[in-house]
Amino acid sequence: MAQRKWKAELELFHSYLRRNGLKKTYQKDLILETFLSSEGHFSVDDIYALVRRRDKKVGAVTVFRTLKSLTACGIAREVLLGDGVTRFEHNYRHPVHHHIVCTECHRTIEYVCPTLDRIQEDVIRKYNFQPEFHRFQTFGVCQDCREQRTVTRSPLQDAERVFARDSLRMILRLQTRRMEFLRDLAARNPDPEGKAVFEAGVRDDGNHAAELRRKLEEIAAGEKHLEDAPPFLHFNAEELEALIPDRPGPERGGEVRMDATSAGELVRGLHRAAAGFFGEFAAKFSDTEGEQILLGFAGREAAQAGMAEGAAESVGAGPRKPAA
Amino acid sequence: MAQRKWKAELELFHSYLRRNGLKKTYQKDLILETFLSSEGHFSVDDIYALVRRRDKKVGAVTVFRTLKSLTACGIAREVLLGDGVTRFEHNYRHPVHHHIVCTECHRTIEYVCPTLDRIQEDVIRKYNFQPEFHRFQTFGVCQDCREQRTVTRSPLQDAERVFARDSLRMILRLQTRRMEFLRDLAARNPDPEGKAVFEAGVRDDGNHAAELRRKLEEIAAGEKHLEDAPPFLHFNAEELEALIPDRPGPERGGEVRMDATSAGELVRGLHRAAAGFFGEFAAKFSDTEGEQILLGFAGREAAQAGMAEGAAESVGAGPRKPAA
DNA sequence: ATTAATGCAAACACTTTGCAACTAT
DNA sequence: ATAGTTGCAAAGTGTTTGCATTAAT
Repeated sequence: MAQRKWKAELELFHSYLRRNGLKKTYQKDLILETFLSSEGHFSVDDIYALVRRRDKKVGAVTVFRTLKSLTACGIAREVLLGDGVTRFEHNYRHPVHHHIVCTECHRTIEYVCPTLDRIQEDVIRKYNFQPEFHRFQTFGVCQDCREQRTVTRSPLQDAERVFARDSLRMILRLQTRRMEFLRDLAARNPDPEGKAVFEAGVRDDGNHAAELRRKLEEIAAGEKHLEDAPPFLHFNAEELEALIPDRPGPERGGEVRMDATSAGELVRGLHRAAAGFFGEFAAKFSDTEGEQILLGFAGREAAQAGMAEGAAESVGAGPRKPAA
Repeated sequence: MAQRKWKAELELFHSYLRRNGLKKTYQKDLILETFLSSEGHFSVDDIYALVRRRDKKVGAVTVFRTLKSLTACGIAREVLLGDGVTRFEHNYRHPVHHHIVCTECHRTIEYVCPTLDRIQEDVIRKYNFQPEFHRFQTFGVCQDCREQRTVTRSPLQDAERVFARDSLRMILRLQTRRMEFLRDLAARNPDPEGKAVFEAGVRDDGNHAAELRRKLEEIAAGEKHLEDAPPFLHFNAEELEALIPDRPGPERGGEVRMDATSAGELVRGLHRAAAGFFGEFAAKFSDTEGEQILLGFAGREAAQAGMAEGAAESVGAGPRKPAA
């Protein structure tokens, strides 16, 4: 039943085994499947216990060794929370994240924050240090424990889905802001052709926003209460805001005459900025559903900016060739 | 010979023992002194080896137990770098910091970055989580190892002194910028009394800057090559820049007429901003030499802004009472 | 028929505790 | 005299290895 769902992971594991002259065994596959079907942070013993529920004959050492292999081939990742136990979490198509750990109930929250990472990278660079991996962990007491609530919340949402949700929300936020901006420009533009360009922009963003909302519902359909899941992706609202320029024109609220050409140029500029930002932003989350969403949006924006295919990532250097 | 230097720590330890009905022994003091005289991250075995050089009869378990006590009373802090060994570092008058660890030579760089911490705190707050401590560690390869250099650099500078140095440098940077700003205003002010106010501000900052430079030399005198030591404190240059307003007046470079009253108000505003910023900034580094320096500056700025004593910390809420 | 995998037990590397002799208060 | 301390040995952790047996290629 599971083979369908984790086809990619199984293939990755098997190809790793083949590449290293190792043998594909029933135990290894069983352990891989057990690992994949458990969301969260699990010790060797945790997985061992789960595996034993399916087959009593499998040994703990095999679980240990298989988890090491899974780590080596990129399916798993080791998590050290400082309690002397090595735990494993999903790594394949799962963005690198930070941890918040409750010292009372041991519930663990995962999050990503590109702004945080960027500042950290800036510091690292000052020491001419080549970073390989990092460990950002915050320990404390969660709200439930502080309020003596014994709520055993659902173990952990599927981070991948929550990430997809947050990516979509982030894009929607930009589009909403941009629509406001364009709507305002359209209203203030006495030039009918220029006005039409802005209105087209509003319509276009509106259509796409509707599409994204559909996608959001689609994702939420798979997991109940996804809407209520705490955020996983933390983006900097100001950076997003910076993609929308300040209102042009001498006075806010007054008329701003723009002909079709300059209006078109302005709209393309907006798309170009978004394409650059989202392209770069997505790069941090390679091989995840969230990256697909962010990159997809960046590509769409690049196209609307009249940029060449694949130019989203190289916005800093300008488009490589004129649009086809 | 050592008793003089670590008087405060010894006292703290002894009062901790007294408070908890524990006994002061020769071994405990020996271990404490050994710990204090070694700068860096040390395992129980490391300290044990050092203690044995002074007295062969002390046992490893006593070292282990004493280090636990030192941690409990705030003299030491446990550091877990994920290699299964618990190490100890100085905690007393030593700011909480992050680690950068070279996976090749195991050299460890320490740094503080209030901007990084603030963003992290912002994220934590979104989860209604009460943080207690955190672990920010970056692993990778240092420049020396990448370039195959086998330079065994000096084990570790005294972070406390480097922190003091960086605090002074940060203040000097603000003062230098502010002097430029005031000098420019003075030059552009046709009003003689207003000009005099700005010039007084320049002189004052110049005098204080000279004083800080003397202090910097004084600190550097204790430790050779302190000037070359890598930074410990990373501050956000933009935040510092924001303490100096944009040039007033209709056009840059043109004349800006300000009488003594408004010039004085402007200068006081600069001091007020600096007092607020440095007061808040210092709060993160309680009980360190760096905090003293930063707080001292904040207090001085508050006085010059005509603020009440102790108002530096409560700038957001405005001065509590008029200047005496 | 190779060659690696398995799973048991046993070794490891630390950390932590039990306990009889000792020592500070 | 009365705790707490010391330092030995010994017990716990969780992780990792050795090895005869078993299974995949």
